[in-house]
Amino acid sequence: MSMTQASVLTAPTAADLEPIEQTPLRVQIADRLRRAIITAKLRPGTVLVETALAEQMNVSRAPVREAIAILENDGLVETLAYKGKRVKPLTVREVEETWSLRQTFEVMAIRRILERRADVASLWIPCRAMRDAAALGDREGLILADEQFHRMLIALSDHHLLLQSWNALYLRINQIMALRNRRDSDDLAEIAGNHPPIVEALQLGDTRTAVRLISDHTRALRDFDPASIVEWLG
Amino acid sequence: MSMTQASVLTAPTAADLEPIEQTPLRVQIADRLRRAIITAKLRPGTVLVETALAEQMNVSRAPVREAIAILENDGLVETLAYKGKRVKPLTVREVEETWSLRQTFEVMAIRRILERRADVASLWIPCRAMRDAAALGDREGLILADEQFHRMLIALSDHHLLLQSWNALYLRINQIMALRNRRDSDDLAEIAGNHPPIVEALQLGDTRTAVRLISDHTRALRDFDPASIVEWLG
DNA sequence: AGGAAGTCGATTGTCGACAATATATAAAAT
DNA sequence: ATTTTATATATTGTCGACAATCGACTTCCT
Repeated sequence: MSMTQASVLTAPTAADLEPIEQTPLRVQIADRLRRAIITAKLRPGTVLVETALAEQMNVSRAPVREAIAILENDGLVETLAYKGKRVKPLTVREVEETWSLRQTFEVMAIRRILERRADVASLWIPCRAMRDAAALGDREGLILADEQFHRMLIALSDHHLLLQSWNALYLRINQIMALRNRRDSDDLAEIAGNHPPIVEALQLGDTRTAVRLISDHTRALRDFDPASIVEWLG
Repeated sequence: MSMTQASVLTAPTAADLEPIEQTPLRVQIADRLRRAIITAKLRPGTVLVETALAEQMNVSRAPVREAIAILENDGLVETLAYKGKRVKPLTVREVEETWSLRQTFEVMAIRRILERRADVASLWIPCRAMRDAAALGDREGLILADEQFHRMLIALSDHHLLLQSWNALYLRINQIMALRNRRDSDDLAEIAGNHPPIVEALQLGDTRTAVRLISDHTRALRDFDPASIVEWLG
């Protein structure tokens, strides 16, 4: 084997040959289904039939089955033996609980960040993104930057398990947000403006203020009419 | 069909015919494996081979596979594509994080219980059980009653999602406790004695004291030498 | 007509076999 | 001797088929 060929392998020049994605089918399928669920393309209560999905995606039932199992772990799907599988219905109670748990998680993160005096300057990045998105009326972009802000906040607390739990919870938050009736009355600028004070309080080491702000923040977001979400109570 | 036969069906007399258990194989297998893991019969790092397990339990690979997927959801097992599956190794960090998250959960439960003025009298039951077990030197019984106490505490907060998260977390706590070196130096009576003050504080509506006690409690339990747990770091 | 038993269709549960992949080992070439 | 290539083996990934179960509908008997 000559050196030139070796160099090609280690440093492709012209046509950059990216590694082809080699994720298991079950993961690809799970990702697709998850995406469909948290964007409300598959609404709560929708029954999932393995054979139908398998045929639709042109694969066998096995990976579909495993994908559904993954979503079950995510808490997005439930299985009733010999009965069927369906997107887990949402109750008002679950929405409430999701938000209160989220609040607990974020308060925990805040406390840890302050205890360890972590550098939170990176939080300004999503803050700026939110401000810009709000200025452009880009609702989608604002939502994304908001998620990035909060995920970053959790990550800064340097607690793997917390981040993991938060991620799982945030799946449902995404779902709920996609489900709830769009209210253009939402003031994007106000949402964006809520975040910088949190970063400031963190940089000042003001635990009390930071906790209060994050609590108010999640509480405010919770007060979307839950009734609009629960039209499919089977 | 005569009436006598019908009556037999509705009201079995002598040989009480209980409903036969009809849980899917995957669940039975998952339960067994989970039990083996949280009792440290299967130690962290142990590789799980589907074919071997299937043969050993005299079933096909499919339900074994699904059972392992369930345990993966529980966070007890990890899968590396085309590499293998193994009981998730434990790091000191994970042990620390498990306990800190537990503390957060229990503090949240305490706060909710006090906010809603829930009746916590039922907590005296496991308290008594712990006292009795301690008196008899029954370490096993004390551990069980302790778990019952804490699960009951979470349940009293009336928060499904929290209870669910706590249950998942407690799996790992069981595993860790089974793994750590038994120290007979533990004062059973002291452990049992730690709990009644919590109930008293709750009944008095003393939030500050209750939170402090539960925090001390979980903190104390965390201080088992983590080094003894991490002898299998692959 | 009413109720029990049987039948049918749909869906999940389980199985055995084959394909794809990764690791380790051995062989071969320079 | 070292690196490359080939091979072997173990394990997971995927597939198609069959069995078990459920629900609704039909049929039959009284």
